[in-house]
Amino acid sequence: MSTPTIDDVASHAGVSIKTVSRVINGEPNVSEKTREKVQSSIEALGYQPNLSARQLASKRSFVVALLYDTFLAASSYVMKVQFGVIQRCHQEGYELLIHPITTQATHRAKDVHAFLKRTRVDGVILTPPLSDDENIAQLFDELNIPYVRISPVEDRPRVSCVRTDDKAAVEDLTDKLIQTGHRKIAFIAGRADHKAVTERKKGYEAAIAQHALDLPSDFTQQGASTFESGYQSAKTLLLNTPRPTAIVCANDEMAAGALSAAHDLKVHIPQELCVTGFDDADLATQCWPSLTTIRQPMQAMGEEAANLLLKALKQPSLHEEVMLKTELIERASSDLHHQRR
Amino acid sequence: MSTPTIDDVASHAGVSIKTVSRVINGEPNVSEKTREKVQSSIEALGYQPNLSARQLASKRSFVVALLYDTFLAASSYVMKVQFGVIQRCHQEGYELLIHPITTQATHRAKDVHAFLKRTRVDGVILTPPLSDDENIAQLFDELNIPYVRISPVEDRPRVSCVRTDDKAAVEDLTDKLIQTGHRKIAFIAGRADHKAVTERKKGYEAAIAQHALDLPSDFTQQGASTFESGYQSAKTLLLNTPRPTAIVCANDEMAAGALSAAHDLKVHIPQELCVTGFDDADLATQCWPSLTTIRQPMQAMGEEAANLLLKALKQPSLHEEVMLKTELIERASSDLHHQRR
DNA sequence: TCCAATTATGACAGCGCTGTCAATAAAAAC
DNA sequence: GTTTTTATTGACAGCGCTGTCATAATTGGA
Repeated sequence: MSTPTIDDVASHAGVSIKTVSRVINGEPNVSEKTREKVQSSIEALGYQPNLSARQLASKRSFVVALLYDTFLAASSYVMKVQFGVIQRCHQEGYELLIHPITTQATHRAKDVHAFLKRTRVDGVILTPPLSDDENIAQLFDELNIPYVRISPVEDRPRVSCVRTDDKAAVEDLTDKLIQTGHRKIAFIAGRADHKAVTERKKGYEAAIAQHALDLPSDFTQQGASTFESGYQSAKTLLLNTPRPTAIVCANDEMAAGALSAAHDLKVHIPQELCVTGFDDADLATQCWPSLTTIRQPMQAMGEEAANLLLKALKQPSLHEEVMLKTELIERASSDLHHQRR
Repeated sequence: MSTPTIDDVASHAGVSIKTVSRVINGEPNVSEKTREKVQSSIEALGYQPNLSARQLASKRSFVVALLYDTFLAASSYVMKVQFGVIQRCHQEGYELLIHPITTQATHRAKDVHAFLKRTRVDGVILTPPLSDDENIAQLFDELNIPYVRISPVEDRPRVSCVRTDDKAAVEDLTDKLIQTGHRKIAFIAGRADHKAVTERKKGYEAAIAQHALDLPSDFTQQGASTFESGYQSAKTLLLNTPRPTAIVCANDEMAAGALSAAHDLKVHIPQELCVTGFDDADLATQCWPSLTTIRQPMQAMGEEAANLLLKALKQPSLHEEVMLKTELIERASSDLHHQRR
C-alpha cells in the first residue's frame, strides 16, 4: 500500500536495485530485455523515484531554481518566463523552485548562498536585473553552480545566456516612425539598473542620430518602468513645446501610462500622437487603443534558458548564447503605414 | 572548503550530531548553554542543513507546492498569490515548488500523484479552479497530504481554506449602482468552471432581484474571463436596445475589454456607461479610464493560505476557514457618487 | 545523604538511492 | 575450443540527516 521503493521494483522485476537504478537514469549497458522488464515493473507498481534520496546519493537534485528580484514579483514578465522554464524542466523530469530575492543589495549574495546550500539545486536561471549582478555571478562561479542568464548586458565568459536584440529592435521601430514622417519623436526610458532595458534607449538614440534629427534633450524622459512613471513622463512631454508626435516607450507599462496621459489631455491617438511599447505584454492588447509594440518571446526565452541550463548540467564546459527574435507588432496606437503630413 | 555538514558542526561545538540536530529543529531538552554553543558553531561555519537528507530521514521535506491550472499560468492572479505564498513560506524556512497542471482532466490526478510521489512535498496549496476539483481533493485525502484551498466554493470537511465573499461584494457594488440611479445594469460572467467567479454572478442577480428590476435576459452575457470575451460581450450589450448604462464584469480583464468596446463605439465613460471589474489587477489602474473594481487581496490570500498550510502541518487535525475582506475601489470608470438623471 | 524522577546527551540504525568495484555472462578473437 | 575482450549485472558502502533507545548528568525529595 505504501509508496513503492526501488527495492520493490527490483524484486518485482527480479533484478538488483542497481539495475533498476540504471534504467531510471538511462545509463548504458543494460540489455534491452531487462530494461523492458524493469520498465514494466515500474509502471505496474507506479513507482516514482524519491528525489531526496537521489540527490543525497548523487549530488544531483533534479531541481533547478528561478531567481528574480522581488520588485518583479508580480510582473507578467517573470510569470511568462517562469512558465516557459517550467514547461521545459518538466519535460526533462526536473522540478522548479522559485526564489524571489529582495532588491536590497546587502543581503542578496548571502541570501542566495544560504538558499543554494540548503536546497542543493542543480542549477539556476537568473532573470534581469539579477542577470547583471556581479556579486551573484561571482557566488555561482565560486560554488561552481551552473547558471543561465536571461537578457544580460555584460558579457561573461563560460556562462550561457539567452537574449534578444533590444537595441536593434527599437532602432528599427524608431526608424520606421521616421520613415512615416515623424520628426518629433520622444523616448521614455526604463529603470536604469535593468540593463537590457537601457539598451532600448540606445536603439532610439541610434536611429535619431542616424537621421540627424535635432531634438531637445528633454525629449528623452527617464521613467522607472512603471505605468505611473510612463504617465508622468508622457504628461511632461505632451505639455512641452514642441510637442512630440510620437513617444517610444521602453516597455508596455509605460506606454500604457502614456496612453492614459494622452487621453487625459484629449490628445488623439494615433492621429496626433503615436505611442509604442516593448514586450507585448497582455496589457498591450488590453489598453485602448491597442499598443504597437515589440514582441519579446518571454515564454520561449524561459524555455530556451531552461534548455541551456539542462544542457550545461550534462556538459559543464558548455557555453552558448542564444539570440531570440523580437517582432514588431503593429496595432492601433501607431500609424506606421500612412505617410504623415 | 566544501560545504559543512552536521558532523562538522558537531565536532566544532564538541557535541554529538544528534544534539546539533536537536538545536536545528528546535527540539526541547537541550540546555541553554549547549544550544548557544551549537548555534554559534552553526553561524561560524555557515552551516545550512541539507534539505534532502532531512527529508529522507524524517519524512518531512520542508517543501510545499503551489498547484495551478496552466490556463492561469501567466495571470497576475496566480503571480500575486504565489508571491504571498513564498513570502510566508520563506519566513518559516520552507521552500516552494511550482507545479502548473494541464487543464485536460484526464491526466490531472495522475500527474499530481506522480508529482507528490516524486517530490514528497509536505503540503499543497490549490488555486481555483483546482480548489474545486473533486478528483484532486480525493487524491490528497487518500495520500493523507495536507492541503489548503484558495477560494473554493464547495465545502469540504477537514480542509482549511481561504476565501473572499465575492457574492456579497458584487451584490453590494450592484446595489450602489442602483442607488446612484442606474436601472439598466448588465453583467458579463466569467468562466463557468471557476466557481468563485460564478458566485459573483449570483451577487449581481441578488441585487437585481432585491430591487425587482426587470431586465431583459440578454443583459447577462456569458464571458470567458478573458479580455476578448469581455470586448465581445460588451459590444453585444452596447448595440442592444435598450442599452445598459452600467456593465458589471466578473473580472478586470473583461472590464477592460468592455472599456475598449465602449471606446470603439464612442460611448463615453462614465457619462454614458459605467464599467466595473473585479480583482483590482494591475490592469485596473493601467487602462483608461481607470477601473472601479472590487479589490481582492491576492497576495494576502497567498500568505494566509501558506499560513494555514504551515499550521496544518504542525497540527494535522486543524481545519480553519479564513474569510478575507474585499474592498470596493472607486475609480474613473464609474460615477457612484453622482446621482444620475 | 541517598535514591527516584527528570533532563540532557549520545550511539547507532536506516531513510532510498547512486557510485564503486567486483563478478559474471556474452561476444570476439585466436 | 580456448582465451581475451567487452557488455551486463550485482554487492555493498555511504550520502547527511532524524528516530529510537540507551546512558549520563542533574534535580528534588525523603
